[in-house]
Amino acid sequence: MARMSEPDPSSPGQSGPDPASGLRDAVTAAARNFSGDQSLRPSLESSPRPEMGDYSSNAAMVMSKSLGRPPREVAAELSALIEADLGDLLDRTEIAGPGFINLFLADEWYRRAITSLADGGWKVPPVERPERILVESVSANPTGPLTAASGRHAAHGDAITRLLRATGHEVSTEYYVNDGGTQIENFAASIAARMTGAEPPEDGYRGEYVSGLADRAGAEGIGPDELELLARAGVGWMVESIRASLIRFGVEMDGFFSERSLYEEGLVERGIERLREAGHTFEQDGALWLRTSEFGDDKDRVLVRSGGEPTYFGADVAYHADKVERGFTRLIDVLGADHHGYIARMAAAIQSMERPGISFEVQILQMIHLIEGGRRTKMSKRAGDIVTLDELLDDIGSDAARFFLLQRSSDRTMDLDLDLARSQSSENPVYYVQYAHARIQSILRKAAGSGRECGSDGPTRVAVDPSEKALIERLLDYPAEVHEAASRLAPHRICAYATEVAAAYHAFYRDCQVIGAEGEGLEASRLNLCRVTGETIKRSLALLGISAPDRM
RNA sequence: GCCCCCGUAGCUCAGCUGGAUAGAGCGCCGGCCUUCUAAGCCGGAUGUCGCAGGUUCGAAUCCUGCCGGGGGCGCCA
Repeated sequence: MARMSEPDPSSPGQSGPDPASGLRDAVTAAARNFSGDQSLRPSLESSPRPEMGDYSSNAAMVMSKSLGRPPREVAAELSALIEADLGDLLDRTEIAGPGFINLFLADEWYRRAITSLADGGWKVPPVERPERILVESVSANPTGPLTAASGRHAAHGDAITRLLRATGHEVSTEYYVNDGGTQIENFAASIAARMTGAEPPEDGYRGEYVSGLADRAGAEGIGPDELELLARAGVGWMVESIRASLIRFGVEMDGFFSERSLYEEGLVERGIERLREAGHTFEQDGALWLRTSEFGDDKDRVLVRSGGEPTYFGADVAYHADKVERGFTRLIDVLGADHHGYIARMAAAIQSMERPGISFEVQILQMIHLIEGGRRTKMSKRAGDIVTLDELLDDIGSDAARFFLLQRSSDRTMDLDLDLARSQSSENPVYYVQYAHARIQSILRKAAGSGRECGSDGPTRVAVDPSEKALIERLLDYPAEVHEAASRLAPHRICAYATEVAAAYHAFYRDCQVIGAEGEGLEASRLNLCRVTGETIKRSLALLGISAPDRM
């Protein structure tokens, strides 16, 4: 069951008491006063079943041990305090099970909740200490188009960025372009081979796009023997096309950071020199090593090869040092599962920079398997046997792709059945959520067309329907859900939340007539509820980079 | 050998900083459009939460050990 908003000093409603925080405050205050423990944070959640009331708290159970009293006995006294505090907003309380306090709220509480939501009660309060965060994601080699797997990285990196921004952080996003090293030489050689009608080298790139690059190189007058030029131009074209794919997917990177530029601007040298000065390096066998084992890595790592050339790791250390130089205090790298062995050494490298207050975390995204024709598609960029992000978007569209790629926990490998994604596109869960939004907009259009009041709602005497209660409870969860998803870097929670809101709305739609609802102020109140629901769905989807169509 | 992720309904997966009778989607069976969008709703069937111990008033959730699946352990990137 979703949690209600935590009390937050920065979110007092302008227009009277906010029912949600009022409820939580009442329970928390009662628990703290009764136990004398000011750090107590009792739970307050929507009850799993109607007979268990509207909200439930474990307050009595968490303090019974320290008080040395049976939980149900404590619960009885606690509920008296809560009842006194909430007055008419509370119908009654019940003690249930091992000592839960079940709260049965008055209709008035729900009516006020709608008003509060409409007045901005949905707003997500900013975190107490906003951070300057750099999210690095995708960073796929610029030797080929983005794959569907890269799509998971792009969607995830983008969604956590939106979540962190929504909770008040300052976030920049970057794509690290590995435009140096032997892979680029192979890439250039592959283009050159295609220009002369030859097969690419053994460890070269064989995708069709390489022939396209060869044609383009020819058209621009680059010769097959000008490998350096081919490398630069080829990478440039690939980055251009990668950026286009990302934008098509709704992902706009704040920057593309070139590995090569690290060398050209002397940053690699500088970064490594700094580590050397800090005394965390040593020379052995002609190579320069970083003592990452002093900071938790299982062995030391080479920064500069015996031939004098920095390793990939050396350059990446310099890149991360540069991130710190630019003032970011929290670095988040979104990496593939195959890079998990890399975490310890980079974490160690950052510690060896001796810059306190810098946090570094790696989000490992597990692999994604594309299933086609009942078997896994190969995902080798070199062989060119890949499903590209563009092809995925052609198949199922950006919204569905986003939802599919985000709805699973990131630390889980996922099977994405392309045949299924295509054939069931109209059964896709994202349409379920979007449809609720479209339905709402349809009602609001109709209401506006007949000049009905959608805004201010007069108090009504009509009983609040159970489906309205359930919907309101979900809507009140929004700020807490966003904070939870952001702090755990878990956008899949928002997928689940959006689905819950949509389900609650569909049930409300079934049970409650909106336009023409009889009873004083009832229609206006329900129109208000529709409006707030639509906005909540739209905001939730926006956090995932998914659109909320007005018509379907 | 060491490290990381996973094991929950027929399938794909939520839930896992401990709470009441473990959930969703898809699939399956049966119902609902003369009123606001049926891309919807309602009802039904299906579970040793991998196994075994432990901690706790209470374990899918925390600890330990196994079993099974996947990934990683370069002076590659």
